[in-house]
Amino acid sequence: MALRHAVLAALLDGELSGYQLAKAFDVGVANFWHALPQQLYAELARLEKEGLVAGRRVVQETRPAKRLFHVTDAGLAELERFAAAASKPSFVRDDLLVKVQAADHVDAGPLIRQVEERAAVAEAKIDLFRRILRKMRGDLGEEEFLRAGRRVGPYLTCLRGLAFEEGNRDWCLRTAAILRDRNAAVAGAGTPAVPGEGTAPAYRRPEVARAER
Amino acid sequence: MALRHAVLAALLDGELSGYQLAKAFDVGVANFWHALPQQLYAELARLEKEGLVAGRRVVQETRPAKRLFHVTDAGLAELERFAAAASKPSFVRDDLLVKVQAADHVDAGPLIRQVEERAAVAEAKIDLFRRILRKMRGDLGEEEFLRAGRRVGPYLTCLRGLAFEEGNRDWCLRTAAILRDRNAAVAGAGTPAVPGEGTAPAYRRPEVARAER
DNA sequence: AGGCCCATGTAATCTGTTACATGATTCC
DNA sequence: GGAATCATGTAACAGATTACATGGGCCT
Repeated sequence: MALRHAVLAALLDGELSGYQLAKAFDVGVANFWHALPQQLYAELARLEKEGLVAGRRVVQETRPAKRLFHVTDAGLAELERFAAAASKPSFVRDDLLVKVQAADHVDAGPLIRQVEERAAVAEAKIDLFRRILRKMRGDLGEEEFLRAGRRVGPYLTCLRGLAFEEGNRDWCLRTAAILRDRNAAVAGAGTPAVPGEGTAPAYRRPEVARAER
Repeated sequence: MALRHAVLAALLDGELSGYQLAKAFDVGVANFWHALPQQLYAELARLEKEGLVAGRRVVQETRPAKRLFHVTDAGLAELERFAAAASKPSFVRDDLLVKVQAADHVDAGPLIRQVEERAAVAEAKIDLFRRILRKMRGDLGEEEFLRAGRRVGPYLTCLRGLAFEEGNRDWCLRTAAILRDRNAAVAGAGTPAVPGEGTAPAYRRPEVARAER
């Protein structure tokens, strides 16, 4: 039940509409939580019914009317309670890692392409996060901002996002290079250059290694 | 629907029982996918019904009987298909990041403790992953293993896990240090040493900053 | 005697995703 | 003229979590 708290946390920096929240929680930007627009509209409705957020209708000239939400005192208290309670451990769930786990038994070509694609996505996010960080700290240096700036929470989570994507990019590039090398080696030799090979168990077929590109 | 493929990928290295799978997919160990035991038993049942895995019953003397599963040809084909299809992007969902996002509006004490706790957990995982990597590569150096070893998939995903937890630990330690500093500064001064403060918007209460320890 | 490990599940609930729906405005 | 942006949802389905159930053996 952390989506509600993620929403509360996102609204701490000012009023936002469901639509604006949805943009902030999008995969491409979200550095502390991801959610789809439908979830956010639903969660906002629940939060409002429970009095943890309140919305005010804003009519616009050219655009459709929207509702801007802010955190109430009760909402802040709820966030406080959440922050003090134990966190559940975070876990890994990534398609791409599953594919790499199976790398030795699967066509290398498409996999390499996907790993490289992921590296590019990570690179884009790195750029984005760097820009966001620069904007948040303004004129101050990072050390100074983190020491004396007000509101460092979003900065800190963005730093985590940045480091994560850097790690992602580096790993993806290295992984792609390794898989390429191995693929080339197998394709180029009638006798595979693999020392110390053992017998595969009865239920296991030898690994495939086709794929060009 | 990637759990099924994660299971298939996990079974590539040999037969496993539901129970053994469950241990491999546990939060504390899983470096490429997490799932609960119940999910795995259910998924194994589905996979078996669809002919993607097959199990054989193994009776034990002292322990209850178990079923060891392996991937069938159809299962391998399905994994192949999955690996070639586009990956859905991975996203962030972490309680602790939500809390840090709200750090400026929330009691710092418990939060700092949780961030430090997470650093310790990360450190433990780092140790674990290092041991696993050493075991996988055996006598070979890393470069050599990655070039010529058979079965590098699990090694690569474990490398990602290692880097992720190192990033985690580093960020947690830095974050904890920063929050501590700021908390001490506020507690120690009647006048906060924050330059360039602005007026908070009408709907926003000034940030709290109690917490000792 | 109490607790943990092995070993396997069912059932109820909660959370998240996919598909669908609507409608005006601005940009290319 | 077509796509993207703004703006908000509903409904059906898939996936994940929580709670519960069972039972023998091993360790302290």
